[in-house]
Amino acid sequence: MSKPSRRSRGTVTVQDVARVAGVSAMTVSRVVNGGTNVRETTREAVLAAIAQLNYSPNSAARSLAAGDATQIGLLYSNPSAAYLSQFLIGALAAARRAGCHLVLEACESERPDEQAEATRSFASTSVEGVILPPPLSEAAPVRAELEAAGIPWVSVAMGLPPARSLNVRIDDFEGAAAMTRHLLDLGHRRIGFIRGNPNQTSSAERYRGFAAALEEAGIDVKSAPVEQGYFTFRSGIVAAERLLDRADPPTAIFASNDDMAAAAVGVAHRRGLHVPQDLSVVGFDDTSLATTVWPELTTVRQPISTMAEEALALLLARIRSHRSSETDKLEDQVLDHELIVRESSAPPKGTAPARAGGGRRGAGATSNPGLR
Amino acid sequence: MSKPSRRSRGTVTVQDVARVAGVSAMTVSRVVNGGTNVRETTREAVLAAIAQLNYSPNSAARSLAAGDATQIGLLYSNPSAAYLSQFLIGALAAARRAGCHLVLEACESERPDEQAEATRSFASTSVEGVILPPPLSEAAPVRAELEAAGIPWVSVAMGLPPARSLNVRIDDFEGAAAMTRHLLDLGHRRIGFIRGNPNQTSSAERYRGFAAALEEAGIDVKSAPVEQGYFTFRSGIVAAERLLDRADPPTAIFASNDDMAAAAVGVAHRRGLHVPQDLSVVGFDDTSLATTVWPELTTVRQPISTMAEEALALLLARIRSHRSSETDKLEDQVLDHELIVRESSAPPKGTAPARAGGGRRGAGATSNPGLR
DNA sequence: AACCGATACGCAACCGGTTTCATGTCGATT
DNA sequence: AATCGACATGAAACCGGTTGCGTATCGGTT
Repeated sequence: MSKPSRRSRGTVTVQDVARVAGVSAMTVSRVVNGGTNVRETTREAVLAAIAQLNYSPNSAARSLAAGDATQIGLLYSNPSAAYLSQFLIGALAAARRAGCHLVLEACESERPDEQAEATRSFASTSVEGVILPPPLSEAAPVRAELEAAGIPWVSVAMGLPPARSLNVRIDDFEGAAAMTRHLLDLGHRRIGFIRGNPNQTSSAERYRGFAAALEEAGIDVKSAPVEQGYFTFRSGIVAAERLLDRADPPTAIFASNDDMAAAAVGVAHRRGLHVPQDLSVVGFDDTSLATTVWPELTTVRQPISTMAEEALALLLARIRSHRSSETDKLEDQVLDHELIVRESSAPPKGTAPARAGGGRRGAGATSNPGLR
Repeated sequence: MSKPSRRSRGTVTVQDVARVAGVSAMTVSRVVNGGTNVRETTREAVLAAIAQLNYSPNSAARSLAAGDATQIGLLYSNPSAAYLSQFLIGALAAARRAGCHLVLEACESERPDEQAEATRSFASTSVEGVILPPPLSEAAPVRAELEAAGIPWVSVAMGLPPARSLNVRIDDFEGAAAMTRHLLDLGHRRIGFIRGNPNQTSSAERYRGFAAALEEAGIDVKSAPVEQGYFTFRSGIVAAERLLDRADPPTAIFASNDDMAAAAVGVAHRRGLHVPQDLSVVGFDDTSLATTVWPELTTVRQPISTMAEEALALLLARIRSHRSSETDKLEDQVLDHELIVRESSAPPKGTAPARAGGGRRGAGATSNPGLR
């Protein structure tokens, strides 16, 4: 109490807790962490002391001592802003729990050399692993650069991940199939489809799911109106225009993501079509855009935040196991998706003029699929 | 080289650099930081060693030793997703530079007790300061709770901050005035205005700016069509409908943010009005939504990322000065805004059938305002 | 030439936990 | 009853950088 010099910065330390609990700092540490090999009575004493002193461990000291101080890189491009914020929130929460720093790096460009450049900047920052949300998860230059630098990475939301890689995703095929069945159940037979950007495998998977469900219902896939989109709102406008310009326009449009679905709604409105009475429009991802527009979009939910958390956990496990030279099991984690039915989908117009329950018998066999 | 035990985790340390440079660790530290009192030749030697070894300081050790390990809280509500992601990116970058952790906490509710609860959870997490992006920057329960806990905070994007508080914002009044002048310059005389949520002072400031510019041009503010909005897309739809339902509808709509402007564009389209030929629509904030919709929105740019960085810096300065019990100067930082003219604004229909330059002489005096 | 303050730089302790390893205890085995 | 291993716990070194303070060096005075 005489000359606290620079110690006693006001924070309570393990030492304080140890003193109060009548044990050593070591034991406190054991209780706070795993908690193995500590007698129950001792544990309680320590816990009581912790509560009494309102102790919370200093994360800097912890990472320093444990050698955990990991920097995780997050290379982001410009996916829909809604997607990114969701993703960041999840990643940040997980990073804090794991006690590691998140290092962001933007990579808006699509030019291979610039992508490589952005990636290289990570190698020099002593980043120990990188998270790749879409669409960068499939950017070849990025992956090549990471491979060369020997930095592990985890890709998020790929449609069809290559073997021997870390992945977190949903089942795009099943998600798209479930959505298609939903539209079929409502009675739709001419369903227009807007594909996603071909530079992402999820686009192909979603289309495959759509096609499979159609086939399942005995509809010739070749007859289905399909237009190419690129996941952007703008591309959705063009695709939707083309779809509705057809001689025999669809009664429902299934866009490969919410941005394009929102665009389709806009196009429909501009043409005087009411959604969902005159045209059903459904999306994919359930970003905040889906509930922003009017009417709210029926869509397939992707647990974006959770996926980010999962991705970080996977990557961290990989890094730690690599350190202790364990055999790292390469994982491909598939999370549950969910069909979210909102206001933008309804039975097609001709089906049943009756107010309620119209069109229910459209496709009896495949009722309520994909919902758990 | 015999028994590295747990040392030599592969990272290069100050010691390594010191050895190579032929100095002590102390000197290396001095060079890396401020760099005071180091001879030029020595500094170069150290720098060379750093480059050669590709040394990068361990941030955990640094914060531990310097006692800087600061946890900064970020309490977010659901502003437009586009806003949040921009904000997070800026905050994260600044946090990393400053070597402090960002602790996120969601607070979606508008109920005072739940807001207070969310805030309290920070007090127990030993968060040393809190960043409050809108709309929480003005939430009374949050501020009261923070005040009670003695935790400093900085509010972002308030319209009219109270005295004695930390703030980062733009000049909403001037921004709105500049935008209004832009519309006046184009020749518009009946400009509809959609107000923002009254629970944020920026709403009032933006309206004031609008009114001032109108008055400046000799237009009676009372005659201007004004509708109440709440910053949400949904509220923008309602307000725009009302505006266009008027007997004497406006030739331009100035919405208090981009979300509502996007909604207004949608409404216009649904009514068969072309933007900007039949109706100009402009927004505020320049979130990514502004460039997502078609046509792209003329808007007032708010440097969101920079504001987040600035907010963190301000807060950190406050905390550090508080520690060393300096007199903390309370700051209210006003950043530059910028008028961004895109495709959604044009001269009103009747103005000039001529192809180019139509309506330019509408309001000669106030040409090109707000642009620097 | 002796003196002096300023400037350059190093030594050792320290930040707050964690790992390593040694020690003490106790019930179960032979 | 002596032995042994699993369990519980503590002492000391350590993680990598920084602060406090002491020493050496240098240029300029008188």
